[in-house]
Amino acid sequence: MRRAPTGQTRDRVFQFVRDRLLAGDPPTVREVQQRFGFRTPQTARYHLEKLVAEGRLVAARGKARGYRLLEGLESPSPVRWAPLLGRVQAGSLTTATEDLEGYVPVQAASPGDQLFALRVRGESMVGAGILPGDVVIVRRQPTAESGELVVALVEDEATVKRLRLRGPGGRERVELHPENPDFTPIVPDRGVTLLGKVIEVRRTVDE
Amino acid sequence: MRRAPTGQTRDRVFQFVRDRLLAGDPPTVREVQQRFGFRTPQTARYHLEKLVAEGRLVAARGKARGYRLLEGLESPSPVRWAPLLGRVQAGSLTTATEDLEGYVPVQAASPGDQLFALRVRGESMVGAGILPGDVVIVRRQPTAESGELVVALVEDEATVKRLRLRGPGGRERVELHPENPDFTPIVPDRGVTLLGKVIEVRRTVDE
DNA sequence: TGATTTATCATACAAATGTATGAAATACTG
DNA sequence: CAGTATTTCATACATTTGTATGATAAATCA
Repeated sequence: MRRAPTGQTRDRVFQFVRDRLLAGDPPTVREVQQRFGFRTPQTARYHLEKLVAEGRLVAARGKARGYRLLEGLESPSPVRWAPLLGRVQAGSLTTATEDLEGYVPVQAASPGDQLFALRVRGESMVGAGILPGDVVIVRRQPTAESGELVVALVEDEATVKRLRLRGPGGRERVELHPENPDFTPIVPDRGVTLLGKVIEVRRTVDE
Repeated sequence: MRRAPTGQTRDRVFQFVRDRLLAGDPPTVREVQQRFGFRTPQTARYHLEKLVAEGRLVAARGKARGYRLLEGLESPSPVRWAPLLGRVQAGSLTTATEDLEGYVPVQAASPGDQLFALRVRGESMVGAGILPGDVVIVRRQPTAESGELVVALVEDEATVKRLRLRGPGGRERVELHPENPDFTPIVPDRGVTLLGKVIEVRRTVDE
């Protein structure tokens, strides 16, 4: 009956469970047992219940693979996955014919938010620190405030611009401003189809 | 014994399972059953097995909560979590006295990579599209190529700069270049402590 | 050192969960 | 419309998995 120094095994159990949970693969009591070479599931359970008592884990009683991280410091807020679209055209977001490049992990979005990600093309927003090839995370919403970064449908194609509402109360005219002196603002005739608001910008630095 | 039109329920089952898996909470057969109001677990299982046969899911036979997305487009590559450090000073990365702001989800990193994230201060890199307050994801490595974006310890504090190796074979001199005409390159006397290479830049757009 | 806490073990049992069989009802197809 | 494939049902059963009880050995502490 060999014993590890007090409290030492507990930390390792926690790290194992945390890593499994972050990987989306909650472990069973017996998987913890096997990982640490315990002869009985009860020993694994002993540590798991201690971790619950310490407030480092929460347990769904009686459920298989029921241990979870509690929200807060140790555990990251739940991750959402936004579909990354290579290009967005009219109808793309409603029909299933999306040009899907993959999924992007997004943090700290409200549960109800509908998200997608879009790869930026062109240099019209370099002044705002948005370069060609960057990925913008977008929250779908039909309206936005003047001055916000938005994604709108122009000429049946989605573009990133800064929204400007002109006239008294912003009712008179809608303008989409690039942030690059080489480009000119877009002033659509009719109303613009606003797809959403940019909430994050990402750039992968090439190898 | 009401029946939905052919194939329609299957898609909804898939979406339900996918969402649960993306949230890190794999469902049981009976949870699928209850979600769709089936009278027997077998009906849920019927759809799940069909999805496996179609190659949209994979199943770990006999295991509780054993259905998974298969790797590739539909399922995101496993997420890694990098600690976000508000500031990095000498010793920060080795000791436990990190100024931890939280964790950020990172995708598609090699399993062995050691990652951290750093909040950028100052305007020295605006020319590279890196603004104050941006977060850079850094892969720890002791060396880098000339021209790469790196994080280095200068004056006991971490900064983001572009690395330039001067002289024949880059052996003669190390320079850290800002990308902003208002700043001047840093030419350290002794060798520089390189913390790692910037692999991603992120910016949260304020509400 | 003796008492106490902590960690581990052996052995079960109960509940959750996956799986199988066969049939019936509905949608689809030619 | 008749035949076929698909979907749903009822009823089990087997396995996995969580949980309980009591005992024992090692570490810790007064």
